[in-house]
Amino acid sequence: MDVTNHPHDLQTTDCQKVSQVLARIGEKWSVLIIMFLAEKPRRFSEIKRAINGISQRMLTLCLRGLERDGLVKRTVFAAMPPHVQYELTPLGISLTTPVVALGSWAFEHMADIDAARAAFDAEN
Amino acid sequence: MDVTNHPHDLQTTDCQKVSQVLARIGEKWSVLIIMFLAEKPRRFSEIKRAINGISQRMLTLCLRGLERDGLVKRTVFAAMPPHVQYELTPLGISLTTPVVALGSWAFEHMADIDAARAAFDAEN
DNA sequence: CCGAATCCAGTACGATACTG
DNA sequence: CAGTATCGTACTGGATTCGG
Repeated sequence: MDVTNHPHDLQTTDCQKVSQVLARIGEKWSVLIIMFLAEKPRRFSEIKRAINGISQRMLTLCLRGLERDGLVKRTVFAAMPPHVQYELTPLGISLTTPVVALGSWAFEHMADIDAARAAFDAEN
Repeated sequence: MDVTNHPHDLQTTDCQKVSQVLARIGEKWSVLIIMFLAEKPRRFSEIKRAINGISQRMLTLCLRGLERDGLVKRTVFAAMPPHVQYELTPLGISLTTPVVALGSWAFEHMADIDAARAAFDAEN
C-alpha cells in the first residue's frame, strides 16, 4: 500500500499504525524537540532551556516516547553531577525532512490561518 | 524568522503560533480527513464511512476546526434530505504536500518503529 | 442525512516537591 | 543535573440520544 496512491484505504490496519506514528508527532512538544536536536546532540537541561514553557515532567515523558520509538538515543555519562546526552538516531534524522517541511508550511501560512480564524469567529 | 535556519528560536511568539497550527494537524483525525478530501470533495457520510472508527461527534468537531482555519470549505445544498459537501480550500490543498510527505514517512518507517518499541519494552 | 446536546472515561499537560 | 512522585485540571474522544 502506498498512502499517496490509495487514499481510500484509511480504514486498514496499516493506516491504523500510521495513525499511531502520527500521534507521537502530534504530541505538543515532539516537533520542537526534534527540530532542536536536529542541529546537534544536547543535554537535558539545554533542551529544557531552549524550549520555553515545557515542564520537566513533559520533557522527560516526551523524550522517553521518542526514545521508545527509536527516534532519539539517550546516553548517560556516569559522573557527578550527572550528564545525559540526547541525540537523533538515523531514523530520527530521516524524520526531520518531512517535519521541517511541515514546520515551514505552518510558518508560511500562519497569517492566513490567523485571518481565517478571526473571520470565522466574527460570523459566529 | 525561518524555521529551517533558526532552530534556536523555539521560544518566540512566532513559534508559539506555529505550535498552534501544528496542534490542529496533530489532532487524531485531521491528517486522514485532509488526505481523503485531497482526492475530491465529499459528503459528510462519505467521510464517515471512509474513515473507520471515527465518531460522528469527532468528525463534526474536526471538520469545524478545519473550516475555522480556512483549510476546508463547507457547502450546504438546501434539500430534503440535507446534502452537505466538504472540500479543501487552496490553503488546504497546499497543506497536502507536507502532510503526504509526513504520511509517507510514517508508512515507510512503521516497521522500524514497531521494532524499536518492542525492543524498548522488552528491556523495561 | 447531517448534525447538536449530553454524559462520561482516559489522558495529556502543568505545578510542585522530593531524590541520587 | 536529571530525573521521579503526586496531585489537580482541561481537553480529547467515544457512546448515546435527540432534532430539523
